[in-house]
Amino acid sequence: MSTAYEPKQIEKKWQEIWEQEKAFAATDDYTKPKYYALVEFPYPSGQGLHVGHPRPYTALDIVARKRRMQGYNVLYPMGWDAFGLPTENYAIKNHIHPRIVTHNNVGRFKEQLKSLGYSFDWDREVNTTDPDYYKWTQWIFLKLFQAGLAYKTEMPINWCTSCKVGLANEEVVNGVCERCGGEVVRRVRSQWMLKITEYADQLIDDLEGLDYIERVKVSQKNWIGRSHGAEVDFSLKDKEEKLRIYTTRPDTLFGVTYMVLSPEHPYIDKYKDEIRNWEEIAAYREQAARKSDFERSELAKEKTGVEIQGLSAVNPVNGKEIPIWISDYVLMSYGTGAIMAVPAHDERDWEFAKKFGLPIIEVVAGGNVQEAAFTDVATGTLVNSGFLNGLEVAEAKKTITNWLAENKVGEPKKNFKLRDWVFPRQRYWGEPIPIVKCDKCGYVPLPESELPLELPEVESYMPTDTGESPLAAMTDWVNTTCPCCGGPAQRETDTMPQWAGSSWYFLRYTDPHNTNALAGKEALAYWMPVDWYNGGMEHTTLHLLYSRFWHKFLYDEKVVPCPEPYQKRTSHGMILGENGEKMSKSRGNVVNPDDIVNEFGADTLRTYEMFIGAFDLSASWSQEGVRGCRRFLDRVWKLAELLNGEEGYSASMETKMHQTIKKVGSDYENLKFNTAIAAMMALLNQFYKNGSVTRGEFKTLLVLLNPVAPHMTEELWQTLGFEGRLYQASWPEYDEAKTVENMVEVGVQVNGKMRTTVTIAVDASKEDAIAAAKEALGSKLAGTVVKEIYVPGRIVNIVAKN
RNA sequence: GCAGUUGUGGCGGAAUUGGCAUACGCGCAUGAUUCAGGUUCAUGUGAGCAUUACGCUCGUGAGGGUUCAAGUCCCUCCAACUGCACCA
Repeated sequence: MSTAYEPKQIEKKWQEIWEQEKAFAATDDYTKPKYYALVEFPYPSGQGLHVGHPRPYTALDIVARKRRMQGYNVLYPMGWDAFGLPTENYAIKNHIHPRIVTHNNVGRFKEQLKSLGYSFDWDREVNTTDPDYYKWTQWIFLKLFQAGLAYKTEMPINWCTSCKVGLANEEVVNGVCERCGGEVVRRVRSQWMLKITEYADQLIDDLEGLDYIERVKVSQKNWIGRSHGAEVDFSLKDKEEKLRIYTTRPDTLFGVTYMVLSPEHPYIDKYKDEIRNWEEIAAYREQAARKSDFERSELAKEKTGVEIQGLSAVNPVNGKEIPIWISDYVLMSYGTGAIMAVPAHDERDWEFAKKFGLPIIEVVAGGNVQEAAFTDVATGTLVNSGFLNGLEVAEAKKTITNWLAENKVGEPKKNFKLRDWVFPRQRYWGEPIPIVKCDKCGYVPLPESELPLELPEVESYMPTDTGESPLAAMTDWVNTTCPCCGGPAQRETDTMPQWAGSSWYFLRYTDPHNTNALAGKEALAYWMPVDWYNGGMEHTTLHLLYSRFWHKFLYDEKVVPCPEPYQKRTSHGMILGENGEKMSKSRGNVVNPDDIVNEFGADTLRTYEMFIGAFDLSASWSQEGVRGCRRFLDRVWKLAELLNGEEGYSASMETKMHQTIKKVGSDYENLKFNTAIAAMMALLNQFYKNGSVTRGEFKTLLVLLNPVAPHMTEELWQTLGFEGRLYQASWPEYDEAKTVENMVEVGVQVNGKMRTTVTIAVDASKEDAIAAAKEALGSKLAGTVVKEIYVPGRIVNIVAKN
C-alpha cells in the first residue's frame, strides 16, 4: 500500500458508511447485556464547539466502542440542553426568535460533533426545547406539585440586576451572578420552590453504594451539610416564652456566657417595648439589612453586635442569667436564628467575646481557652459542667441530650445547609410552568391532557425591571379559565430554569419517541441506571444533585425502576490554552477544533485529547503535541509496508502483544487513556525496530487503537482485507500466563544503591538470583555480607558492612 | 479560615502501590536523505564531576523520620489551583 494517509477523505467516507449501516444504534434486544454510557449534553451556544467538549466525549466514546466490541448492547446518546439565557440574549440583540437561534446552533454543533466521528446513536437525539420533550418536564413538575414538593412562598430571592432574573443559591458565586458577574441583590417575591430538602438525608446516605469519584461525594456531602445536634429552650427572664436555639455542641451548655439573635429574629420586634436601647438596636438592624450578602462575606472578618438591654435568658442547666446580643454573624436562615454562645469552644463566639469583653468559661479541658477556642471534639474531658464533669465529649453529648428531653427543655435535632430550590426564572426561553392561579381555587395544575403547555409567540423577549417575565405582557395568553371551576384565572408567567430539562434527559434517551410516557417501563427497566456518567466538576452541586433529587422523587412515584440515576460518575479536567490559562476570546488563546480537524484530522484530535495528560486533571494545549500524535498515526499507517504475510503473533512478539492488550484494556477502563496510547506507541516502535509485523499483530493493534482513532483504523482494516467491519470485530483476548517474560532483568543494589543489573529466569530461586547478582557485581562488592534480599523479578539488594 | 486537588527533566507527563525514577510524547543536539527549507529516518538527551572507565556523586516543592530499600509510608512546613465561605 503506497497511498499517503489523507484523513479528510477517509473520515468523511467512514462517517457516511457508519450512518448508513446504523453502526452504533442501540437495539431493543433486551436479552443482550446492556451498557449505558453518558456524557453531559451540551448547551448549544453560538460559539460552536470548543476543544474542551471533545475530551469527555472521546473518553466515553472509547468506552462505548470497546463495550460494543465486547458484545454489549450499548446506549451512547447525545442531545441538546437548549433552553437558557445566552440564546435569549442573542435573540433579543439580533431580533431573531430564540427557537431559530437554537435550531441554527444545534445544526452547527451537530455537524461539528459528527465530524469527530462519535459513535452516538443519533436516532435518540433529544432537545429540551422541543414541546414533545418539555411536555414531560412539565409533567414531572405537576407530579412534584401534586406531591406537595413544589410550593409557592414569599421569600427573598437572589436577583441578578444584570440578567434581570432570580437565581438559585447555587448560582450565586461570591455574591455575584455565576453567569454574568452582575450584582446580586435580595428581592422579596412569590416563588415556586422545590422541596429538595425532603430528600436531603437520602441524597447523602445513598452516595454510599455509588461508584462516584471521591471528590464528588465529598462536595455533595458538604453542600448538603448535615449536622447533628440539639435544639434547646432557654427561658426568657420573667417571661413565659422560651428562646429556642440550635447547637451541635449541647455538651458545652455549662459554658454559655451569652446568647445571640440574628437581626431578623422575630423576638426583636415582639419585645420592642421592653428593649431599653431600642434606638441602638434598630439602627444596627437597619445597617445589617442594608448589607448585601456580598458585603457580609467580604466584611466577615470583623464581628459586630449590640447587647439587647432589657432582655435576658436563663440557662436551663444551671439557672444562670445570660445577656442577649444581636449580631449578623447569626443567620436567620439556619437553625432557629438564635444561638447559645460558648466562646471557650467556638471560634466565632470566641472572637466575639474577645471583642466585647464577654466571659469565657472552659467546659472541655485540653486547650488554653484564653488563647484560642478549643474545638477539638475527639479529645477532651468535661469540666465546670455539673453532672457532666469527667465525661468524654461524645458521651457528654448523649447524656445532656437525654437530660434535655427528660426535662422537656430540648430535643435532638438534625440540620442541613441545603435550602429548598428556588425554581422559577423570569425569562421567556424556558418551559412554561403548567399552573394557573384562580381566585376561587388557588393554584391549580393544568390537566395532563393539556400538556405540553407551549410557549406563546411574543412581541418582545426583553426581561423587565419589574421582575415579571416577558410572558406577563401576553395578556390573552395569561388570562385563561380555571380547569377546576371554569372561572377566570391567570397563567403562571415565570418559566423553569435550565436545570429542569437536564434533570431527567437521561431517562428520555432510553425511549425518546414515546408519546404516552416520559419513557416506557421496559426501556427504563432495561437501560437504567446509567452505567457510567462523565461530566464537569462544576455541576456537582447543581445538575448532578438536582437530577438525583428528581430521580429519587420519580422512584417514589414508581415512574423509574431504581433509586439512583447514575451508577458511576467521573469528571474530566479542563483544557487550558498554550499559556496555561483558561481559554477565552479576550486572552486570545482559543483553539477551534474545526481547525485541528482540517489540518490534522479528527483521529489526530481525538488521540491528542486523550494523550494530553491525566484525564481528571486540567491540561494545557500544545500544537506541537498535536503534531506528535499525527506523527504516531502516520507511522501506524505506514506500518502496512512492513507486513510480512504471517497470520498469528511471531514468537518474539507474543509476550509484548499480550502485555499490550492487557494494559490498553485496563487503562481504557480506568480513564488512563494517556498511558494506553503510550503503550500502543511503544508497541509500534517495537514493530519498526523489528522491521516487520505479522497480520495478526497488526490486526490486534488496529482493534486496540480503533476506539481512539476509529476512521483510519477502519480504513486500514478494509484495505488490508480483514473480514467485515472493524467496529463489529471482537475485543482481543489476552492470556495472563503469556504476559510474563521468561527472563527478566533485575536491578542489583548494594546497601540500597543501584550498582548494576542482571538478567535471570523469572522463576529463579533466591539463591540463584543472589549468586548471579554477586557474579555481576564482582569486585564492586566489598566487606562482609550481612543481609541478602531478593524481590522476585524486581530487585536484589545486598547489605554489606566493612 | 476550612475542605479538596496538585507539586517529578527545558515542556506535557509515566512509575503494576515500598523495589532499576524520568516510560510515551514534545523540544533540543548530531548525523543521513535533500540544491535548500520542510518532511522522513538513525543516534543521543536529569544535573554535576570525570571522560583512562562506563566510573563516581547528587537528584521527584523544603526539612526531618521509618526501612535493606521512599516519588510512593509517617511528622513539620512551603507554594499553586479549585470549591465553600460566619451553617452555631
